[in-house]
Amino acid sequence: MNPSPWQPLSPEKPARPARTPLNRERIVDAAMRILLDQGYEAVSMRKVAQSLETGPASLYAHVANKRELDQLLVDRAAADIELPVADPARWQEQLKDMLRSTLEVMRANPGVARAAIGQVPLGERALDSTEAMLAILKAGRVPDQAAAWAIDMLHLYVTAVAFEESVQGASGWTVDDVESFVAGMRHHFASLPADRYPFTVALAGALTAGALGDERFEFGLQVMISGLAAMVPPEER
Amino acid sequence: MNPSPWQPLSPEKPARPARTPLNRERIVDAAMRILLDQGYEAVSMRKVAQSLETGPASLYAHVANKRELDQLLVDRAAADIELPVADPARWQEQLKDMLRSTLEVMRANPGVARAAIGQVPLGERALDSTEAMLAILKAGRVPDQAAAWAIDMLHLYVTAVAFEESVQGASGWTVDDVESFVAGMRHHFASLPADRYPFTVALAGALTAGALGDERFEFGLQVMISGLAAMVPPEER
DNA sequence: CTACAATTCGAACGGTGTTCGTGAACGAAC
DNA sequence: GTTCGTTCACGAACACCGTTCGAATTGTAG
Repeated sequence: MNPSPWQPLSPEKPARPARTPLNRERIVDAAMRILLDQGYEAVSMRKVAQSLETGPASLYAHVANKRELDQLLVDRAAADIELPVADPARWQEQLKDMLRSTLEVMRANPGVARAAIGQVPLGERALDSTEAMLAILKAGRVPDQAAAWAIDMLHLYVTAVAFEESVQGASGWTVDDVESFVAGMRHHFASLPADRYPFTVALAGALTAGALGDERFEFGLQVMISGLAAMVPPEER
Repeated sequence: MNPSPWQPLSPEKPARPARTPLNRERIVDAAMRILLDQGYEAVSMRKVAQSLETGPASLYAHVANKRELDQLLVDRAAADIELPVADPARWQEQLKDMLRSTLEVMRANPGVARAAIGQVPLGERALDSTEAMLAILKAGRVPDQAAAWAIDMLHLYVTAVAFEESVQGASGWTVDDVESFVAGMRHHFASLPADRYPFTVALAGALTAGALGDERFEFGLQVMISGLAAMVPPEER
């Protein structure tokens, strides 16, 4: 019945029961390692447990469910976002910098975007980021309600961009892979029937431009922040 | 061995082998019905097959995989988006209308957002929508590259908003449920340590406002489109 | 040393997407 | 009219998934 009956010699290490106690941190560590190595799809309760040399049931004493683990991963990554000290004279550039940093973090931890999308980030680190953004927006005299909704909008945008990137180049795409994918898409647009899709055909090049670098993202930042700046009461700027 | 051995009488209908031929359309129909009735989570190859009185393997002759089925669902829904005829004088309002219509469609088909997020929509119907948006943007004299990237940005935003809504009220949330959820979140923000999170605490109300109606979405539209309008060369407006 | 609460974790439940190989159905060729 | 070849339906299985239950094991307070 007993699967590991007895080990009469060398009693120092009876196989495995050295029992390094499990805790949230070790679990998130292990999950993060899998996320970085193998992408988000690979982060399952089973794989995390396995990499800690235990069974999936053991995790549930420390983490409510997979969703909570996802949130913990997001918050761990959010710790790396650079938080400037609000400066009224540079608020627009500071906001852009924060969002660039957020995208960088999500790119560096591929899969975090997939865990973050569609969830209001409520972890400690994520709240630090929200607080810093609010400070910058208020330094720029953006009205309260506009600032609050702007946070939501900007967060949604960055996450969606990162998510899109992480879906397309699921894992291990080279620059050449991306280029040939984009070339294929451009060709697809360009060879549509021009009578039904005149603009799409004419703009096939523009529609597929900037898939690699940051131009597209920068464009979004520029549009949103200039739109936001237009909401600052005129007498305050 | 044979589970349905023989039916000696009434040879007209031997149980089921009447063999209404399977095809893409019938599969998408069935999937759409499940999506509307039971939400996106319920759309599995097995359930779709079951509702067609067959096994999951049968679907793979007509649909490459679940991802492709998701795309087909998205395109089916995209057919309902209202497409205006571009009018230079009203381009901003027309663009907003299209995006409102898109959000409406995604709300009416809860779960479509989950299938659409992170995928460039390439179906026939989705392309009609892209073409119409391009027409409106060009009617508004938005430069080519800006128009192309704007499409991407706006699509990302609408989908992300719809996705967020579909995740939070997973299914069957009443207005009261949403309100108490929002109240809880507002309380959470408001009771954070005010020395570390001064802005978050002060703006707790604003941060949680507009979760129910369209104000938040309208805000995003307003910001993005006014930011976009700023990119029209001054001499052309 | 005992009792109790917390933690660990094997086993199982009920799902998932996808593949394989059998076999039936059907149009074309002889 | 019979055979052939191709297409398509589909039962069974594979390898997973998140989560729960209950028994065993531990650390700690009394």
